[in-house]
Amino acid sequence: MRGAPTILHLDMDAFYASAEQAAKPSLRGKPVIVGGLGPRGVVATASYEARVFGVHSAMAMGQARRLCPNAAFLIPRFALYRKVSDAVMTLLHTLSPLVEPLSLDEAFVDLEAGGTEPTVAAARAVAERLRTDIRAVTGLTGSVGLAGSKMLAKIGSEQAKPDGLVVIEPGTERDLLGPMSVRTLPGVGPATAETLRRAGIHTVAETREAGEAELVRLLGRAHGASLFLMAEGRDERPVVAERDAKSISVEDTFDVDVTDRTRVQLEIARLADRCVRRLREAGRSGRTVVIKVRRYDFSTLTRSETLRGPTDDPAVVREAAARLIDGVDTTAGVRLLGVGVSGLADYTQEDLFAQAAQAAQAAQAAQAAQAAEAVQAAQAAHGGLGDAGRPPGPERPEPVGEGAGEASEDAEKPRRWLPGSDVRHAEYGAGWVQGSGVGRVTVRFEEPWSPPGRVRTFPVDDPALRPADPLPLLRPDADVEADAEEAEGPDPGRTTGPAPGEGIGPGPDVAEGPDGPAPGAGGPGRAQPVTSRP
DNA sequence: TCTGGGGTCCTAGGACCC
DNA sequence: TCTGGGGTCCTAGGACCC
Repeated sequence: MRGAPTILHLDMDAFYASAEQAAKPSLRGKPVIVGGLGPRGVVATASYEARVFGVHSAMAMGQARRLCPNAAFLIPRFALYRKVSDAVMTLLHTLSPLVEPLSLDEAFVDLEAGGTEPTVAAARAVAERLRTDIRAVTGLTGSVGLAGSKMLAKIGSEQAKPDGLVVIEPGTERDLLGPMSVRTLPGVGPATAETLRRAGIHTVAETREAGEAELVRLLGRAHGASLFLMAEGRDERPVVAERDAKSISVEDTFDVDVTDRTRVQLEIARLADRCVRRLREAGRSGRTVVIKVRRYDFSTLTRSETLRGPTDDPAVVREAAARLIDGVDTTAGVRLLGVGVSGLADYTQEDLFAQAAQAAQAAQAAQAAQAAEAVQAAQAAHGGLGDAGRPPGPERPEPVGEGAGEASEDAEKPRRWLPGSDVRHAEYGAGWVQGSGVGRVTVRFEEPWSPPGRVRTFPVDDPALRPADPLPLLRPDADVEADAEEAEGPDPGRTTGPAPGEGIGPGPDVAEGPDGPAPGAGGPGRAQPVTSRP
């Protein structure tokens, strides 16, 4: 515990939903729900307008639709959120070298390590300026808690929501915590809360009155001891700058339970490949391969195998995963499969390492150009990532891309126009998919800095319509605007007017197409596979 | 329309070694 | 001879967090 509130916790307000509202002017002030849109999707984030209806994170999407049928339902656009997050984290790093990100939208900052004077006034001034800067740089709001410990800083930011700042002054912690629910304390979830409830413990005050010995008896050594400390307001956990990941995993929930054994094996192989791709992108390798199986009844099991040494070879991981799934009975049907790798080692691939060293030497050598060419030729001969180390054999079935697909890829594959995804039309410019179905796709043409735009409907295979990358939330500065315009090219057909009165909400406009109601945002939604492939 | 996806940490039992 | 303990690794499951 510190004598001054120099630990800062930042939590962006309804982050994904707010980013979507910033990007889509027609959705501002309206209920927006971001999450999986398939039959088994859940809510990732609901805007404050949607929370009024009782919608919250982790709720089944079906229930959210029942509670708030007129909301805009959008798939997450992580590329955008990551960009915004990077900008926010950059701001935090100007305050202190000690920044601990917890997720894309949350972080602790140790202000004292950044040289902020350890007083309430100084900390408060830093936090207020941070909130202003975040708004200026991202267009979004964040809430901040300041306290002498991580736990209380986080409780503070929760109390500050939305768009606020709360300082918990050292010395006031115990009184503040006493009457609060035990669920407020970090590490107390539904199971722990139930255990405590059966022991007659509901509040933080009752938790500390129970005493450490009793908590350890109820919850076990580590959990009981740490809970007792937290209940007393004692939390000495330091802010630690980002650590290396300890595991990497991927998983898919299927729209319909999978019973076919061959399909199960195929999906496991695909997941293994995806997992290795992520592993390699992170420049790591791993020694323990884990598979995860969630059955039709939601019971979940894992099987793992530890290899003799770390690997990033897709064939090795695929084969280990295949052996593991061999031992699992899936005849009754599985709803989810996953593959992960843990026991991660820092491990740059040998050949890449060697190539880098070669290239560096070559640059110094007299015949630099010639040598570099040779290295490049060698690289080309080695081929792409996914194929390294794979034994010769039949072509691997090409894993289908995830999500809405990147703009750069696949002109051939049938496009899936998922609600919320970015598009560009040759004539009408930038927009986003509002809904699709019965061979048509409905697009709203607007930009983050434009007034609410209007809706148009196209055939799903209209060649003038292409997937696009997310636009920044704020209009680029004047000095870069020239470049942006040049890159965009002329934009002849785009209407600049707001089309007053025209479709503020997504609901009514979706029915505009000649084919009648086009399901999608606000509608019942048609089978749009999100996590599984037919 | 019941319940996503990516993580972290802890516990507990058995194997194995000293 | 008394069963001896302790440490580490591996596996499986579970709670929790965002």
